[in-house]
Amino acid sequence: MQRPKAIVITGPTAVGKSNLSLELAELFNAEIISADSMQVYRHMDIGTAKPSKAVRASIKHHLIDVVNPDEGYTAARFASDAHAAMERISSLGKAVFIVGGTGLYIKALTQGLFAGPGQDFAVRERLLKEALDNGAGALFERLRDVDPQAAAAIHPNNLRRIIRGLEVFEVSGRPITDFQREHGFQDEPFDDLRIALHCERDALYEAIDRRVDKMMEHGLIYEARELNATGYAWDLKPMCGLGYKEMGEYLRSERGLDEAVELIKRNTRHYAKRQMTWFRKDASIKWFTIRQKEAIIECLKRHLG
RNA sequence: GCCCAGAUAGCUCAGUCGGUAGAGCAGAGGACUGAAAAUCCUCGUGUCGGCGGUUCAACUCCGUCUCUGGGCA
Repeated sequence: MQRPKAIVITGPTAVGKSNLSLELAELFNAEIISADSMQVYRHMDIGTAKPSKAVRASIKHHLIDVVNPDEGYTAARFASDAHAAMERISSLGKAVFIVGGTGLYIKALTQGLFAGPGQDFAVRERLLKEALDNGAGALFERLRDVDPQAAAAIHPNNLRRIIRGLEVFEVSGRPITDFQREHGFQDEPFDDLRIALHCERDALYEAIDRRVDKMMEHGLIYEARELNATGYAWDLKPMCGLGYKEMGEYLRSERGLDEAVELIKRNTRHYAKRQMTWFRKDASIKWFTIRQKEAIIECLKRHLG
């Protein structure tokens, strides 16, 4: 049986993925699956640059507004939700576009995740407390005892990944590197074409600055304040996302408005750079600039055949 | 015009009681298997404002000029 086809459109934030994919989706009669770890949260619209209601009315978008900001969401959940969405889209005879900048989500969907234990909140909390009490070094040494390979690959300062390694071991009794080796990102559920947009660094950074200014004009402050007033605490994961974190600091009078806006821009630039590092490593990605629309269309035609 | 204080990495600044210099930020590169807009790692040669002088040796001391603050006229 032939694997279902899919088109992945990715690239750094603010490079122009959304606009391009809307045009293409119309052309190819596609529905869009958003691969964005922040757009899954309801009520967070401005800061996540969510496509508008009008846009979503003309092209169907999936995996936007699926949980509240105080609910957890993970790459695994994304992969499973996206699979379900893909089946629905395919059953309509439409093409599937996966559009977004969250590299891990795209990888989880297109190459799978190992079938080991997921997150265990109680274990994490306990390990974190241990790190606070005895220092991260103690946890790192424990990881070295139970999973030397993981310890060799994880930097002693990277507490989050140390905890994840120990979590997998405690829950399953097996080292995380076992699962990783067995799995090796070898799932290939789809016949997917991956394209990414890039542009000159200076131009990208200018686009980021402009986008942040626009978010401010659209009322990012009020959106952040409203979220917090509704009962979503500032330390919730999505409330620590780009833009919301800095607005929180401003609203709590921890820094001035101009400074907060500059920080959003800077942190977003850092994020875009990390995205580039991630995508560059994926050799299967075909790179284009936004101007190469015709070439991209040709590429999609060939793949969707 | 006079007096004082500065002039060192893209920015803010530290420093050398004379042996050609280093932090933070910015920037660049990288890692990444259920928090990923997260988390973490690596990378610092720059006429030490210009020109003279003293010295084996000056970014460091002296003179002078230029510029920038501040003060006095």
